[in-house]
Amino acid sequence: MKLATWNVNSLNVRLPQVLDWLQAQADSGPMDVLALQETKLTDDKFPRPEIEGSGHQVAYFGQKTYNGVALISRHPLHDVVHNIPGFDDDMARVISATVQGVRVIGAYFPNGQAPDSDKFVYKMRWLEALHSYVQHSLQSHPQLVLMGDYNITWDDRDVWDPVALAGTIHCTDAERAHFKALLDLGLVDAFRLFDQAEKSYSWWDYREFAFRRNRGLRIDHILVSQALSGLVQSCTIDKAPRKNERPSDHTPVVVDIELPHA
DNA sequence: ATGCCTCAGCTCCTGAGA
Repeated sequence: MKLATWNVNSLNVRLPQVLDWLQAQADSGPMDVLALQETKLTDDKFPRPEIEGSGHQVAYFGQKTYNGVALISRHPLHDVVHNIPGFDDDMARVISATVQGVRVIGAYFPNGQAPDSDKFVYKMRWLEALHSYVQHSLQSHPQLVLMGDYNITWDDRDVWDPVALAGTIHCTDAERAHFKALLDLGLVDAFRLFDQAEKSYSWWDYREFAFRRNRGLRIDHILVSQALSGLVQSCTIDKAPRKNERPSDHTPVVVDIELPHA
């Protein structure tokens, strides 16, 4: 089962790239589930016909201008849940569904802006709620994947200049403590199960030729539950879409999991 | 230096992203 996460920074702009990318995956085994973030579309504007026309099913949950998430799948999406139950939120950040027995949670974590901001306080509250939600979900779904734009770097390897960026947004101890709390639930960072090139990132600023100079962050992650961790065959960052014309500032992260029954 | 890009929107500037 191949799954991927991609913050597209406007699906309105990036839909052709998403469809092309899904098509291109077919060579190496088709994508089973793709989680999108920052679709920036209300549900009435979601390009459902185009996605269904490409042979996929889709669940989505969005809003105008900001946020918005979707799950694109080659298989039926069961028990779709929007956002975090019990956590009152006016932002569309999380979408969950069960695909072939695997609970898939696609999430757009809050940015947080700056460690001393109100948005950071919201980020902390949201992370607390997400932790409870994942903990609860694991009880009924031991096979679980939590993937998306975490807006958190796990350690210095995920940061192009860890000295200059120490303690800044995405790199604070407080954010990383929440990341660790997710790992403490038994979740595993699929990317670090394998040897990876140094300076592997999933996001580069649009400014100052950051991609060309590889000044990036690894903030898009795929965490898999303990029950799945031994079945992961590979986890890679696909930098190709970042080289497109009008690219998203994020690029996809892909995981391949060998399910015994699928 | 809070801008450098990019996107959306009550669009020719502003807010937000990360």
